[in-house]
Amino acid sequence: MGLKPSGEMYLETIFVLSQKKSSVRSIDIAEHMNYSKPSVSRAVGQLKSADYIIIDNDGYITLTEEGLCEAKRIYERHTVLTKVLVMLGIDEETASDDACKIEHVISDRSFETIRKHMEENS
Amino acid sequence: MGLKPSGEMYLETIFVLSQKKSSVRSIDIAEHMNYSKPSVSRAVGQLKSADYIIIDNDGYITLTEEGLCEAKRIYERHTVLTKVLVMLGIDEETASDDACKIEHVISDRSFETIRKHMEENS
DNA sequence: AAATATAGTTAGCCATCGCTAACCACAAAA
DNA sequence: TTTTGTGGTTAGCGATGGCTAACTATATTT
Repeated sequence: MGLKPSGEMYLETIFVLSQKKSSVRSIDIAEHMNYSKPSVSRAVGQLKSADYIIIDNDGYITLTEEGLCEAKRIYERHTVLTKVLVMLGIDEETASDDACKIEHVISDRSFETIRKHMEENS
Repeated sequence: MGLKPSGEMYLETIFVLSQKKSSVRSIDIAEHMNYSKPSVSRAVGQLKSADYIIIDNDGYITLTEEGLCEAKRIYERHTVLTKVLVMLGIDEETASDDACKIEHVISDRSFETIRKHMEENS
């Protein structure tokens, strides 16, 4: 099976944390997402089984090529959708929150169209 | 508890069917949404318990004032969001499908802003 | 009257995805 | 050395929201 919304959120979080911190562990994800350790433990296990991430013996998490690709895909959706909403006059926080929900449900076709419009009108 | 995404979809469907047919039963909802009868039966029972709909002795379903209000709210989101996407160049079907997902997750604030923009640029 | 079709319900399965309680392993501090 | 703190896992709960199987109760045919 493919990625579910929750899996996408975890990958995106790992990606974002990787850019801020030199290393990412489950506990970092839990704190950032404000989820319990067991919730993260299970999700991370699933992402590992599906080869989206690698976990070394010390618990440090790295995105695989596939995982990085998906993470970037979702992250781009997040940033572009947030920008669109902000451009329409919505405050940053609301825009980011809404983008976070929309990014998981919008079709490729609609997103690409929106992205192109953004590029033209910026 | 308030309405969940699935409850919103059922109310919207009842509203749409009410405008096409003189009466709406569970079976009509099931056919329109392509869901099984038991799925609809349970959902309809919950909407009834929450006073969003009334079911008469023959199984005919009517929206209460509250139910109609919510149904219209979601339906407006659907139509406006669809229009926006179509305006951007997305085909009707994709636009409607995406609107259907976005309508349940977008904040009031973002939607109102988008709605105003639509009114101005039409 | 007997068979069939239609509408709905009940019981219960399953996936997703949060949670707590309780545990293990290990490292650092008292 | 015993205690405490940190990171992670296991087991299992609960809500949401689909599903099938199997049943009921009416209608409508045959």
